[in-house]
Amino acid sequence: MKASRQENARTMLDPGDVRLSRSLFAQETPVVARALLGRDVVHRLPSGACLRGRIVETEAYHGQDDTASHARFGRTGRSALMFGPPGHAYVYLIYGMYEMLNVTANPEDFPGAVLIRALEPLEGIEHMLERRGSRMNLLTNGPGRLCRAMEIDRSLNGIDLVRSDVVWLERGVEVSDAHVAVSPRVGIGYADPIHRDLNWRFSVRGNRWVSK
DNA sequence: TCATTGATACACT
DNA sequence: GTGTATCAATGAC
Repeated sequence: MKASRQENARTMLDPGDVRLSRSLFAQETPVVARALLGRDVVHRLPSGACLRGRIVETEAYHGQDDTASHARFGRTGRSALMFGPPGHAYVYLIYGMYEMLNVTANPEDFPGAVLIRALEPLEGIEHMLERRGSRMNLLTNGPGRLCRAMEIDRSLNGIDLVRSDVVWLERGVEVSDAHVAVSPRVGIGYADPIHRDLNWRFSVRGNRWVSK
């Protein structure tokens, strides 16, 4: 709570206005993915220090029929969170090594999640560099990299981003349509062509932190 | 270019 | 229960 007050003072916004609300996440996944551009991911560490990154690239995984989505097998142990209430963190391991941060979307029982693919580091950058042992330009421009930099792992799976004092999302800045680029999603060659070709990847045009 | 790494889902006993 | 194919990626060459 103390950290929240500090954040509010820093951004000079009313407490109720800073965080993203449940209703934003309850929209259709591609709408949420677009709306999350320019928003800030904040992780308050046990030490009290905050890591902060601005979202510059997202992907939408929408519905059980989406053959690129973890929800394509229905409600399983892993994908259950995608069927749960919106605004929660879905963190999973891929390739045995890398954690991926997603935000659940859609009303309960309709599966959807937004994969956070790239962040622009804003706060706690020295801490991130120390942790990553990596060059600045490779800090957060990829879904696995940003999780390592932000210290986000599976222990945070299922956390309510609307209410948590550990990890949450803030309003950040508005990104106009003119600054949004859309393209097909990355790394889903196994999916049906119908879904492979959907323009469900959203990024901030020209931002240096976008992956690839 | 290619090795890494382990959870997941599914098809079998 | 056990076996195995697959994967929303990364970094060292």
